[in-house]
Amino acid sequence: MKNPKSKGHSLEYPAREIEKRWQHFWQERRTFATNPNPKRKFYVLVMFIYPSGDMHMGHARNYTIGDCICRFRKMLGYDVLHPFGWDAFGLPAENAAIEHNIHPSVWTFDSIDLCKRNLNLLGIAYDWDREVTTCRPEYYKWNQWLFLKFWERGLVDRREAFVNWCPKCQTVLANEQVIDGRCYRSTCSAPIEKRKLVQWFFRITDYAQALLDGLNELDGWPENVRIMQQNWIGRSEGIEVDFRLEPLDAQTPEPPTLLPVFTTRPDTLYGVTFLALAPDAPLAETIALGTPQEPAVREFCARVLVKPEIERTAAGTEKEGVFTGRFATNPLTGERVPIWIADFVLAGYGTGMVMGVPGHDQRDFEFAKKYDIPIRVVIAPPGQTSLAPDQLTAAFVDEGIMINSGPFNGTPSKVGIEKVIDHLERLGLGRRKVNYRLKDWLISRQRYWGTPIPMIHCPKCGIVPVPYEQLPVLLPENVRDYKPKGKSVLAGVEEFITTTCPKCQGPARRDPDTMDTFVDSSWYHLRYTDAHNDRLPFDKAEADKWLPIDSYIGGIEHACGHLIFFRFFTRVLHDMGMVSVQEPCRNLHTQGMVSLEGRTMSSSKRHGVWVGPFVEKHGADVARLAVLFAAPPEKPLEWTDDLVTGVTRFLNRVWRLFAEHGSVVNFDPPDTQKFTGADRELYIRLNQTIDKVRKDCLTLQFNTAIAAEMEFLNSLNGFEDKQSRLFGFCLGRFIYLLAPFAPHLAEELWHRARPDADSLFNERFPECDERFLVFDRLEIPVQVNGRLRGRLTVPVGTDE
RNA sequence: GCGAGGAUGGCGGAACUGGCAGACGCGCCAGAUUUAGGAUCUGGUCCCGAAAGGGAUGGGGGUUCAACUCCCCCUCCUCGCACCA
Repeated sequence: MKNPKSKGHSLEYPAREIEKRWQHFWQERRTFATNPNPKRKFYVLVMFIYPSGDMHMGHARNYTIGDCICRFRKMLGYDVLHPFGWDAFGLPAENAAIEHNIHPSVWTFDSIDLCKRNLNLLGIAYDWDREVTTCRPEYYKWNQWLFLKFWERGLVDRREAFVNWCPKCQTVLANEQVIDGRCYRSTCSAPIEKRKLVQWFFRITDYAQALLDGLNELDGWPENVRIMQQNWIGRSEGIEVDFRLEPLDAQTPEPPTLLPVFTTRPDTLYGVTFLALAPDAPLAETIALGTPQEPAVREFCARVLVKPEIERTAAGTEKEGVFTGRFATNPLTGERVPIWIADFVLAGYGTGMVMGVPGHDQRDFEFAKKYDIPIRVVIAPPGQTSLAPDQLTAAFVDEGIMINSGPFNGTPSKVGIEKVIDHLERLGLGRRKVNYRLKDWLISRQRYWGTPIPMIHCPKCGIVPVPYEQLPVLLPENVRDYKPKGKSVLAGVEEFITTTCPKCQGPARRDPDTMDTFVDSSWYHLRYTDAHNDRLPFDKAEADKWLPIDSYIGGIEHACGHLIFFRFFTRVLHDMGMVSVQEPCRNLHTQGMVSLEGRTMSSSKRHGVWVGPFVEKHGADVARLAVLFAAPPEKPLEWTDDLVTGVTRFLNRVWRLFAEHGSVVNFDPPDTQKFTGADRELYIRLNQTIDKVRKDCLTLQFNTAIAAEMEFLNSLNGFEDKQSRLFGFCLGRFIYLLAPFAPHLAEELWHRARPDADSLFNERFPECDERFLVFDRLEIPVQVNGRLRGRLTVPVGTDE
């Protein structure tokens, strides 16, 4: 034993010394280099990191889980791809840079260095040859390339729309980045405002149905993530019914204007007593022109639209509206109904206008009560023939029988829905419609630190894409003032903005916006398969070797953001013929947050237990075991020092056991013929442990795998004949069992037993000896009437 | 409101297709060793009971020889969506 620090009787395991040695060894031998021609591939991916500060135990947990899978699979004989990279563009890095008053790139690369040191301290086995860094032109060039391809396929839109505006970050945000009406960035959280701006969008809604259908294939994903995505996409079926706008002035007839209205309840069409328009719908600006209500409507819209979105749209807020002075005709009944503007109507869903059925919709009911709009009952509860409108305290929203509905009277409402749709379609008064809640993905940002959008605005030719051969459009580095001012930062950088039109060669201007950072992360899983390609984002053959991802680990907070976006990208790339899979990832594992004193660890908030100091003090294997042993990976985890105590003792006990008995370690299967009773028992326990660890590692239940190893260690310590061949064999096997979790210690023990051997991770994980997996006698409890009456010891295999 | 998941010792958590509830670890108690320890080792540790025995997996019912596990009702907690017509 080399210099065991002995304080009193204890041997303290010299973690840092051992860890450095084997980290160098793996690096020199390229132990974890990817096999470029995998026979049995396994792609394990952890979500890459925003390098915006130090790395805490939450990160350590994520990357340790991935590393554990990588090492285990490698020992099962798989060719593993386990890459890592840096999600280096985006608001967080930029804001942090502004705060520290240095260039975002300096700050970002400093952070990358720091994070990389931490990952190496932990001994995470990445293939650094495939590292990607999204803020490098070699990477973001392909963002631009893909943007242009999307443009060619009609998947890019530029349009004016009410968009989410973060007043603090001074930029627009995607819907997925607005959480509870606030900016998604934890250090910002400013209330989001609506602004009407011209922006770039990816038409992800074109893929709404495909993304929904694809969820059915993802049986390796947690159910809750699939349901969250399903709700986010939010498919609903119904009909668009054309109401007719009544001319303002009967004397001067105008061409009839149709007001399409989406509903899932056409069975209640006879109960419509008003129409309601969203205050931010385009029609709201013109509908009241020339009516006596015009000033009131203008005042109402102005007042409502300045309110923050959360306030205006939160369920439960009192509904408000204003009559427009106009009327429309119900196409089914010919009835005349007033048109209102109402704050509860969403401009962005359906047609921005809804039919009001106070009798059978709770929102409409509340609105009608407030403004004295008539309530009409057209669905009777099952078994009843009527319902008095003035008796109602709430809308009747359940299924029932249609009444007061002309020819449809007596029809069950469920049947009525189909009948009314058919009827309206036949008469050309409406058409079946499927609506989605998913919105197009707003990808333009008015910030500096991102991929420039490769588009040029020419006064003559309009919008012209940058030709492929001119890519990348480089992000200018000599920017002095990249602080946000409410318009695009790059708009103020003349030498960047000024260019010539690729079509007419006349003077033109570049688009000043940059891309959402989630564009970068939507295809990085493909770039890893061919990280140095300078002709294409990746080669199809290379991508097909590795995709789909076999095991993807990351936080659940990405359920309705990144995890939809990267599915979308993969599908588009599939449709472009660039990759064979339609779904990027077979198995998803969401990792629980790590908290400290009740608050989630966070780099930006400087709250956490930091990897660097922790590893220096306790060692990497302790850090790894602590996060793996504390709880199953998907569960949230509260960090405490007690967590560290247990696993430290475990490793020390392992260390001492080998220090005393390392000389008997061997790898030759024992002669089972010569077993004593105690031998047999120990050998069975070994095989049970191997079996348990194998199974648990396949299902990522690392906490119970480690518990099983602790149990086995207890058995070893309690075994009498520590000089025996069998005991030595168990020690040998124990080294293998330890390998995925405490790789440094395992490698050290391996080389002490086999000084000239190659890495332990080129060895095969042990298989259990099926003949010795169960004890041959089994104690069976016998219960009669719930009382334990006796125990029966029977040989295994005895039937009932 | 809708949707999903959960509730097991002082704590984190185990328990296969129903089969000895509380593995493993922390903490705690006792003992050993040590000049000493916050090191290490041994034993103990769900509750009531001296014991025999009995009671315990949020609460109440049910199915079963047998229920943390399956069925029904209730309470509470966490997460997601939140006026989507």
